[in-house]
This record gives sequence, C-alpha cells and structure tokens, in this order.
Amino acid sequence: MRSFKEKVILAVGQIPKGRVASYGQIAAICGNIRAARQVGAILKSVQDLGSLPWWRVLNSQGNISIKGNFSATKSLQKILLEEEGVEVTANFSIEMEKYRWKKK
DNA sequence: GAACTGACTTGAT
DNA sequence: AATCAAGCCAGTT
Repeated sequence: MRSFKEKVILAVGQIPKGRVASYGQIAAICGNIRAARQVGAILKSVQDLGSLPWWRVLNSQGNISIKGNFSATKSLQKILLEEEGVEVTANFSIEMEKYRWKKK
C-alpha cells in the first residue's frame, strides 16, 4: 500500500512547468481532499529541492501560505514561480484561474 | 500506540 | 474584506 506521502510526491511531480495547484487539489488527487494539511507538511519535510516542484503548490486562495511572512522559503517560492513565467504579485498572490493546473 | 502538530479549507462572525 | 473557529487526517514524536 502506497502511503499518502508517496502519492503526494508523485502528484506534485506531475504538475507541469508554469502551472500551479492548490494543496487541496493535490490532496484530492491523492484520494482525500481533507488531507490538504498533510500535503503542506509533507512538502516541508521532503526537502527534496532538486526533484520535487513544491513551489508549484499554493493554498486555495492562490497565495503562498508558508508559515512566517518573511521566511526565505517563501521568497524563494516567488522567485522560482516567476522563473517559470508565473506572475506573482508583491504580496505573494497568484491568479489561480489563470495558472491552475488541470490534470488530464 | 497514544498524543501532538500543522506550507489547509470552509463556513461563520 | 478581514478574522476567528472548528473540522480533518497523515506524519512525527
């Protein structure tokens, strides 16, 4: 039985470049939208910056919701998204309807 | 194995 | 629009 954690990692890995998904969306793909919190917790613990596009995951409002407003991680996420062509406003908000990932 | 934790979401103030 | 409160549940301790 594959753990929820593994499913999350796989799902996040499927997000194409230049698109974003919400924690809830990832959780839904993994079988349980209510486990959205775990998605964040997992991304935090994985620390696999090279192979896992964790920065393409945002909250349902289309915002970066990392704990702590001025954390280096939060700033990094903004930069990484912009590198892919996703517009991120100064207050870390994103146009979800425009960039939301639609799984085939 | 019980208790604690939280990078979420939603609905009510 | 901005805050608050309460569900929810896998991972961690």
